[in-house]
Amino acid sequence: MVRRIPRGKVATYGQVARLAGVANGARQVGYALHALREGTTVPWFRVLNAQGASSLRDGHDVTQRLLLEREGVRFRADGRVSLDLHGWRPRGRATPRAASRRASKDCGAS
DNA sequence: GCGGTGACGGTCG
DNA sequence: CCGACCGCCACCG
Repeated sequence: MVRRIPRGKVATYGQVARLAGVANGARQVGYALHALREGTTVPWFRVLNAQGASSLRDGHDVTQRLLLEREGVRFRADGRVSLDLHGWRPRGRATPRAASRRASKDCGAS
């Protein structure tokens, strides 16, 4: 599921769990991502908690922020991401503006 | 097998 | 809008 998150978008642990068919599996998603090896191709950094913040510690949250900013995700002054703005919507439910923005980014920007 | 723990989250105050 | 409180469930000692 995490691999399906488009560049420039973020999903929450709970969202990934539900999309994977697990109703209350947010913590398990975190556990699974925690078990990833260093050279993984899974875009783990696109997963944030429900508050739009990184759940990592010991400075690893900075790495996550860097990777996200690298693909255009903007962090607010409080260090959190607006899910309204960057949250991934598999069903494409969004404002016209968000839709056009997504179209341009998903289409190969980098 | 048991209890503590966590890259979480919905509810309440 | 925050913090505190549970509920959740796979791991681990």
